[in-house]
Amino acid sequence: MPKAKRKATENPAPNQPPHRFPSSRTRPLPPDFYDRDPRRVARDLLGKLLVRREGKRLLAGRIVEVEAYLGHDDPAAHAAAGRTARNFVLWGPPGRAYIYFIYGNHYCLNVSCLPDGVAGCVLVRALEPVLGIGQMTKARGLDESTLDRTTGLRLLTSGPGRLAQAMGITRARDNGKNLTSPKSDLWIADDGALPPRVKRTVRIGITKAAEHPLRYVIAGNPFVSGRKA
DNA sequence: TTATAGATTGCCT
DNA sequence: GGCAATCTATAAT
Repeated sequence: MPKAKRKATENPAPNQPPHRFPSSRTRPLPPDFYDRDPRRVARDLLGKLLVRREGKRLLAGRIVEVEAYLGHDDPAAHAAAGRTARNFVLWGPPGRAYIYFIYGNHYCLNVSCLPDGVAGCVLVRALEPVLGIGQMTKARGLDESTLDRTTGLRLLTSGPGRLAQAMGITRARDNGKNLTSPKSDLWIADDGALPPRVKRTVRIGITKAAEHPLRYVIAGNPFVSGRKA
């Protein structure tokens, strides 16, 4: 029984519900998914769901913007400085959360790539909120009445610091966490959504190696970070 | 021990 | 569009 085929260039509409409603049984992507070049992982993470279990509640957002960071030959990557107490997760097994604290205020979520012993990761830069918008609003310290429109919802998870705060992600809680384990309270899942149309650009907010086009976004998605979506 | 830059955000003009 | 906030990791003294 062949599945109906649809164009891969089609984008999910903003606020589209998950193809299969996420639940605590929505399976995490396996380690093999992350055991590849970060550029390939980055592209393939677009359209997947980042899921957080908060007690009985579930938070979820669709990944709409990511950046790849390579190893020692990428000056913009934290791995370029060599292994330290801060970045050791980058050299660990694939599919682990690397959380760092930046500018005195913000946590950022990365996922380690490539096999144990080889550095590389993908930075998750923006989500489209899917589940738990009320909880995300509270975590961000915002008022629901100001989030009626898409422009307001962007304040929840459009930007690496924002999405970490909305999903309750901190270094103490999540650094080194195995995102591929069914027991984890933080993971990434494929809910069966159609592969999105992907646009590649230069990375944002960095000064070193800024010319490399290693940022991947879902074309036209309004939840991509930045002043101009 | 001190200095400084940083994979950001939000408020100001 | 400009810039302060806020703190950690790492470099420089």
